[in-house]
Amino acid sequence: MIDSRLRILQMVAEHGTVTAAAQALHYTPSAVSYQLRQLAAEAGVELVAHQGRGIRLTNAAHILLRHAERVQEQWELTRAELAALGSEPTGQVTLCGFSTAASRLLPPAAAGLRDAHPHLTVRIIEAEPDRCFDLLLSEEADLALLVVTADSPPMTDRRFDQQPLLDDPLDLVVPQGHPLSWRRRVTLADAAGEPWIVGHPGTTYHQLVLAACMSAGFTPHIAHHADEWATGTALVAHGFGVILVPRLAQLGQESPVTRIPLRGEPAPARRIMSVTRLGAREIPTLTQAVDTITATAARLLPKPDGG
Amino acid sequence: MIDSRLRILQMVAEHGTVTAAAQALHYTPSAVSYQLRQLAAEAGVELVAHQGRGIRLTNAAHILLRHAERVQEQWELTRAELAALGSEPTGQVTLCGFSTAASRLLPPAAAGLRDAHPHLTVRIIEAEPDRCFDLLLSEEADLALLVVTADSPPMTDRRFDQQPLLDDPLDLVVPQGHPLSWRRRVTLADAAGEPWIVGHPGTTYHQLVLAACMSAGFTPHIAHHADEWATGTALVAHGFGVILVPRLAQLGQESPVTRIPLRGEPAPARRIMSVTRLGAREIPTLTQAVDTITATAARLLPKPDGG
DNA sequence: CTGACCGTTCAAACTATTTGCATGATTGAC
DNA sequence: GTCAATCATGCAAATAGTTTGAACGGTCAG
Repeated sequence: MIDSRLRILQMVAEHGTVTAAAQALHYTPSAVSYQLRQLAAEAGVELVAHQGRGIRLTNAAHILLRHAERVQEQWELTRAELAALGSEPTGQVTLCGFSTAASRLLPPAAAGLRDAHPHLTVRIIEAEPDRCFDLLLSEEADLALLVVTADSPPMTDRRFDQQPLLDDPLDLVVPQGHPLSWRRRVTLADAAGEPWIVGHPGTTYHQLVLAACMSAGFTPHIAHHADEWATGTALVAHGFGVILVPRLAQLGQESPVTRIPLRGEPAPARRIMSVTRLGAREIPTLTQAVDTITATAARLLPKPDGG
Repeated sequence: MIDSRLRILQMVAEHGTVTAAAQALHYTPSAVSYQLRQLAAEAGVELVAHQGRGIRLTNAAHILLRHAERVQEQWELTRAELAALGSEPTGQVTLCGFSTAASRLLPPAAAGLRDAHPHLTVRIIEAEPDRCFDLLLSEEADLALLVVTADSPPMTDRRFDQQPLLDDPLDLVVPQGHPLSWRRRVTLADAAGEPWIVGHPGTTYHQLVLAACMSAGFTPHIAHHADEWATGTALVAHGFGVILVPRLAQLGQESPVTRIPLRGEPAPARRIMSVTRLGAREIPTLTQAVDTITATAARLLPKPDGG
C-alpha cells in the first residue's frame, strides 16, 4: 500500500548504497536508481548527491523519509481499524523469524491462526534477523521474531514496534564426562579457557556467542566454525570444544554430550523480540499470534526457577 | 504520490457510481472496477456492495477514505516542507479555474510565477468548478479558482482547503434605451419581469443566475439559453431579454447594450474561492500565486464603493 | 417486455517497470 | 602508478502491470 518508491528510498537510507538496497529488495541497482529518479522528479527535488563512488541522501530525502514513516504508521492504524471492523480476518498474514523461532515458536501460532480463521492464509518465512526487518518494511511479513544483534535498528526506530518477548537462556554443551559436567553451578566464565565452536562470522549465532562471552568478561578462543546445531554438537561430542545453545534449540540425541544450564547474574540468555511495523501490533490477528507465541514459549521454557 | 487506487476510491465515493468516477478520471469503468478489486484484495476487505444497478461503499471503504484524507494531508505538509527547504521551486505547478478566472485572473499569476522561478513549469487548465475539484484530487492541478455551486463539496470537506478570494459583483445587462438603464438604483428584483437569457441547465452560469434570482425573491422567466457572453450580449442587444454578467467578465464592444451595476443588501455577487488540497496552501509557490491573484482582482475590481 | 443504465469479465493493446549489459567514476591494494 | 573491485547510471530489450473495448447479466422505469 505504501508507495513503492518511498519503500525504495527507505531501503537506500537503511543500507547506504543503491546496490545494497537493491539486494534487500530483490531488485537490480538499475531499477532502484530509476525509481529514485522518478521519485525525485515527482517531488521536484534532488534526492541523492554523489559522494565518492556512492551516494549521499540529501536533506529533501530525509524529509521524504519522515513522510514515509508517518504514512506507514497511518496505514497500520487503518489496517487495524479495518481488522477491528469485525468480520472474519481475510487475506494473508505472514510471520517470519530466525531458525529456532521458525521451527519451534511460529508453527503453533500459525496453526492457531489458520484453525481460528478459515479465510486467512498464513505464511511463515525463515529468515535471519536483518532480513526480517526488510521483510517487515516491504510488507512481505507482518510479524517477526528475532534476536537482537548489533545490526538491529535501535528500539527508537519509528518504523518498528519492537517488544521483548522472552529471554531464552543459554546452555553450555560439553562432551560427556567433561569436568564442568559435574559442577553444581556453572557460569559462562568457567568455560573461558575452552576451545569454542561458533557460527561463521556475520551470522547471528556468531554475534550471539561473542556478545555473551564478552559480557562474561572474556574473549573466546575460537577453534571451529559450525552454523548448524547438529554439526556443533557432533564436534563437541568428539572433543573439539564447547558450544553455547539457546534453551529453545533442540539437539539431536545422536551425540553423547552434556547440556548444562548456565548460571550468573543475569543468567546468559538471548533476548527474543517480537517486531511489527509501528502501529500494526493492534491488528487482532497479530495480537493473537503474539499471545500464542508467548504461551508456547512458556510451555517450552517451563518456569525459570533459580537464576 | 498518493496511491492511485485510493484516488479512484475517492472518486467513486464522490460520484456515486463506477461509471461517473471513471469519467472524472478519464478512465473506463473497467479500469475503475479492476482497481477497486485490487484495493479490496490488498486491504483484505470488501469495498463495494451491489445495490440495485449501482454500488454502495461499505464501512471498510469509508475507513479507507478517511485514511486517504489523512495521507493526502500528510503529503501536502511534506510538499510544503520540501518547498520551504529553500532552493528554487522546481517541477511543475498547475492552476485551474473556470472561464473568467482562466482568462483574467490566472494568466497574470502564472506569468508572475514563471518569471520569478525559471525552473518552474506553470500550466493553466480552464475547467468548470466540478472538474476543478477532480483536478485537484488527482494532482493534475494544485490551485483552483472557482465559483461555489450546489455541487461543490462542503467547506468542511477535509480533502480541500477552500478560502473566499473575492466577491465578483453581478451586473445586469439590458438593451440600450431599456427603461432600467435610466434608473439611478437598480436591484435584481427590478428585472424580475424581464425575459432572461441563461446558460444551459447544469452549467455553472445557469446555477449562478437562478441562485441569484432566487435569493432576490423571484424565479426568472427563462426565454433563451446562451453559454457564451458574446452570444448572450448579442441576444440582449436584439431585445430578446436580459442577462446577468459578473463584473470580471469582459463584454465585447460590438453590441449596443447597457451594463448596470446591481444594488442590494447584500449586493448580488458570485463568490470566487481559491481552493487547494488541504495542507497545500502553505506551498510558497501557491501562496505567491494567491497573492498575485488577489492583487489582480483588486486592480480589476477597483474599490467596491457604495453597497 | 423493452430500452437504458450499471458493473463486471476477458483477451488484447498498451504502459510502465525491471533486467542485463556497458560505461564512467572512485577507491584501495600492490 | 596500475589494476582490480566497487558503485551508480544509461540504454535497449524483456517483463509485468494496467487500461481498453466488446460482451454479458442484472436492475429499473415506462
